[in-house]
Amino acid sequence: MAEITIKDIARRCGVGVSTVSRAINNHPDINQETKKMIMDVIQESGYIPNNSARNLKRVDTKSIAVLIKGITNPFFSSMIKIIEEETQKKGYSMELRHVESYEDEVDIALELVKEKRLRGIVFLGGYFSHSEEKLGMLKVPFVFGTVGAAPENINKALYSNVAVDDFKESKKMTEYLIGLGHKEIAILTAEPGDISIGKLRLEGYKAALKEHGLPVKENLIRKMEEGTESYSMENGYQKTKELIESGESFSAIYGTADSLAIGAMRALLDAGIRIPEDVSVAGYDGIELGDYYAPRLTTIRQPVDEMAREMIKLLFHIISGKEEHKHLVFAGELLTKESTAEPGKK
Amino acid sequence: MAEITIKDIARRCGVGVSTVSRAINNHPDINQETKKMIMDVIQESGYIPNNSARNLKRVDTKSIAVLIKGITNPFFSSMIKIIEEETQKKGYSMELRHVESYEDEVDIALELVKEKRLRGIVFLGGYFSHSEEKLGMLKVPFVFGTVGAAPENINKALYSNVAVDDFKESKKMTEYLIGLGHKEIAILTAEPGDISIGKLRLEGYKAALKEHGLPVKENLIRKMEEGTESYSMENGYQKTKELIESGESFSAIYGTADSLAIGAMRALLDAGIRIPEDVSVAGYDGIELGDYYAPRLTTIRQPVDEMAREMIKLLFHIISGKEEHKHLVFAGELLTKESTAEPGKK
DNA sequence: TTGTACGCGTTATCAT
DNA sequence: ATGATAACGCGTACAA
Repeated sequence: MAEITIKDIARRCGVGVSTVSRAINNHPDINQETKKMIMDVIQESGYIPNNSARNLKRVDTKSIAVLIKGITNPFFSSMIKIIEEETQKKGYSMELRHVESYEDEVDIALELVKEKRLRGIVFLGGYFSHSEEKLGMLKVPFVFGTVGAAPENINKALYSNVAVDDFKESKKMTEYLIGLGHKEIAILTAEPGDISIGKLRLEGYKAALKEHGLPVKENLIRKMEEGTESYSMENGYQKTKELIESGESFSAIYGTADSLAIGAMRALLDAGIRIPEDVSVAGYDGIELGDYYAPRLTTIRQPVDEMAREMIKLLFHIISGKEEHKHLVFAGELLTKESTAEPGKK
Repeated sequence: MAEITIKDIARRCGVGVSTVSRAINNHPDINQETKKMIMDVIQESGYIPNNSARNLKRVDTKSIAVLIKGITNPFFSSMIKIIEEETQKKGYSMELRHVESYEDEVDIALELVKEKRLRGIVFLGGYFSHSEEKLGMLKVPFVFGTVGAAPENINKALYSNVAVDDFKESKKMTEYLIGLGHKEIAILTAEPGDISIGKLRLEGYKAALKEHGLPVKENLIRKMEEGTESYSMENGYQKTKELIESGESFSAIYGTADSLAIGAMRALLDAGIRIPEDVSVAGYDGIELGDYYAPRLTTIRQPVDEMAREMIKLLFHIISGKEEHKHLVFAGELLTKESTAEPGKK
């Protein structure tokens, strides 16, 4: 049961441990023949270097970590792919770590930096309600992605972020619906306590209504229950059902996430309400599924590829000291599909 | 920039390092007051123990790892939740690790065991085409989940697995469609080289046809392209489109994954084909989305909760030496929804 | 109850 | 090009 170590390999090869180490790590100062011999022995013995020991000793780990919160978020995977490509181009390695919703991503980042000697961090998702103090403890550069807007209480010189302007895009979507002629637009939004993208998207909606002289009816604003996973199809379904049963009049529903909008569509169909003839439905995010649903979902697409590319570029610039932290805002794209139409066709 | 270590804490507290260590690890032999004092200093100084060093020293890590292949697979998350609960009940900790599709889960397991001194491993997903040799190098017990059937070439005493019988369930679904009166049933299945669940589900389909005296038409068997992500909506869409354009006659499509079936439905709808009036569609897996799509998807649900519970129970039994490896088979559940009906209503 | 000292497996440094 | 050896940060046996 005794684990096989570098010493065992050295002994079996009749060389010193440092030579074995050099063979493993592609060190230049080593005879190609001895290297091959050592690698052969390693192969056949099934030796695997102990990563803990390596990390303990290593000083020059050219690596970064990507922390992802919210496995459900479907557009992270394409972002990751891009980040990984760019990271490898720089000769760095990338550690991917998923963060459960109950975990604190900054705590995990702190641990990871110690453990793996990282040079930088990318945060994807998460709700950005961290104390400046904790963030300050993170001694490596970090970049936030897909965070609606930077909270005012944190020193902007401490970090970078890349995002679409959730307020503006949400307003854009609402204005599109208004432009179609809708006057009673229901919205499905995050739980009451939300201070992140949920709030911003809701504010954008309200601003659009006000600017066009439409009343903001509290009864049309449906917030998710506290403690549930906000942006789920189930929530969208449930809240839409409640809305329908309330008897409140509306000609459009705007789900502040595509998943909510899909739940809403199912609820409408269950009630025998046609989309978009009776009620229009719009989402936000631009997930793949929206294009497969029947009807195809009108939504706001975030330019995830570009965003990912900028994030990683920014991170490496900061690591190399070329640049200060930045706060980039990208424009979303309104995708008009089959789920929205002019009202009053009924 | 110098990282703060346990020695610094010891110095600042005026105690020895072992006392600090005892404080951190809830060791019994320590004065509660000194412990509190130390913890306070740790808090304020922001000290974080170096995990690499800890793993290097520790012998008695009561922990297991869960390796997940295929982030896209939506029912893993509920399995993980259950596994985590049970693991904590046993006083163990659980390490969750996602495995990219190009990574080898056994290699990663090998590394992880060395690095973290794990006591057991759960493999979720993955395609189980590993060499017995490599598997033999894994010195801790492991359990495979959701693997259709164990390959014959591997010694069954080496591992456990928990699965539904993909062959049988797939046959069940096909027979259901036949029972409705369908005689020309198209199937969307994995890439040609698949030797895992894809193959089993295809075999189940063929067996059902043969038993009922129906011909197996190669033209109705649509395999995914090599090198793409097999079970994607996009693939389902594309292959169904090709099927329609081929002019081949069929009254039902059976997607061997719900995602494929959803892609198929979109393609049918795009072609102006009604579901289920013109063509019935069935899936496999029982993902949440199937119940939100319009029409709701007929599918085979895997009893993931029970399976997860059994997997972890099994693993701990084997760890404690109470039991030998086992190979459990669970029954799937046929969920008949709105996407299937008798043919010929057109 | 507490402190000292050793060693975990590896890499970096220095000598050869 | 290679080998001996000192760290890396921590847990723990043992001494106090």
